[in-house]
Amino acid sequence: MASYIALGVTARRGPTTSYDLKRYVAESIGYFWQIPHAQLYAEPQRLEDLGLLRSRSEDGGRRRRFFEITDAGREALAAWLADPSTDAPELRDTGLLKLHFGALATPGDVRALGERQREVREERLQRFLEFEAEYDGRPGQEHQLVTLRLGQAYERMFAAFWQQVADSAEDLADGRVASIEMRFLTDGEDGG
Amino acid sequence: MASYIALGVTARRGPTTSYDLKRYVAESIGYFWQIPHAQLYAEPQRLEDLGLLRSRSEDGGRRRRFFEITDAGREALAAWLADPSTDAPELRDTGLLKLHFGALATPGDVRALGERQREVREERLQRFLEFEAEYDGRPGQEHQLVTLRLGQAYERMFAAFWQQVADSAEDLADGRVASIEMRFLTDGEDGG
DNA sequence: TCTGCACCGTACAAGTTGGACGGTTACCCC
DNA sequence: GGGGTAACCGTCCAACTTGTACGGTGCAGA
Repeated sequence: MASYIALGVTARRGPTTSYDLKRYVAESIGYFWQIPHAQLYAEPQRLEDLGLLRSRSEDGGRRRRFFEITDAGREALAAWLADPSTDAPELRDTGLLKLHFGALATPGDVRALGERQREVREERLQRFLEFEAEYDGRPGQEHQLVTLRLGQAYERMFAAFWQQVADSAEDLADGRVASIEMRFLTDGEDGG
Repeated sequence: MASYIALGVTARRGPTTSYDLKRYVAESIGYFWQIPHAQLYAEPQRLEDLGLLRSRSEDGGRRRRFFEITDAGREALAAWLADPSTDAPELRDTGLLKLHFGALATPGDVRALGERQREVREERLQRFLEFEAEYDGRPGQEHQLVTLRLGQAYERMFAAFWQQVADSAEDLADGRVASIEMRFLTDGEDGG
């Protein structure tokens, strides 16, 4: 997957170093697809060997190595984008893990967990709102913006969920699950 | 993290084999925390060395190895559950990655992506609704149920989001992002 | 001039992964 | 009761991934 990130970013930005990729990932893609930076040095090399990228290095100074996409690279990228199927989406959330085992914890633990997680989610939401404020509105960024909006809705939903958990920690411990109204449930048409 | 899963599951189920852990993870925890099965064989061993689990093996037949939690294990688990802080939650969603690069794709690609992803999310939602139907209502499972309800809301939100994406693929390509109403936004009090 | 920090890349030990394998028991159909 | 197959149970290990440590460059400010 790191390969398509390298292809996609070079396709949009032109000449790009691995370091650029690393920063780009850190402030955008990283929110829904993490990559260790070592991969962002190894992958472009591999892609160059496959003829999907080409590179040129600076002679002096920092000897930076810029990668550009080739026509073959554009084709590979387009083919990938044209395929709507994907690997199963994954989640890794230690908070949910702790909640899952909530019956082994005290209600106080669960309340504290809910409150802390709500804070975390609200901080993330705040960051995402700032990202939107920084959005420069240049054409061609609409898809990123939509993704960002999803992120905002996402964090809002989790924040509301965790608030509910904190509020109902005692009820849960007493077996009253029905009292959780699940206000955070989405707005859309009900049923699947 | 695999260690706390091993501790938590043995604490709740009593004697448990690694194979049991594997199945338990596959049908519940795995939805928000994946573990390769090899870890579920290696970790309990490590925990036994630390004195947090103890094991006994069958003499004959399948020579299954059952793990049980020790008092020290319970303490370690309780300490973990009492700590509301967690690592940053992570997401891995190839669909969002493709959407992020939507400007490099055709509107038709984006529409197909949206439709396919909506299907995927709706299948998952369906599965989660079935899980709830199978829920046996024994006391002590309230926290699992709440987690499951979050999962349902989660899938519903994504399904609605992807539907919107499919519906507005053309608009996005023409730079009209405002037309996306984001109906999927959550219901709660507005603002952070 | 010096100091610190952001920039840029590489190397590699340690850990993780998943797939292949090998055996056991239960069940079903003949 | 014989044969086949599928689920059960565990181990092994080669290939890959990961993070961290390191080493250097250029720029800006004290």
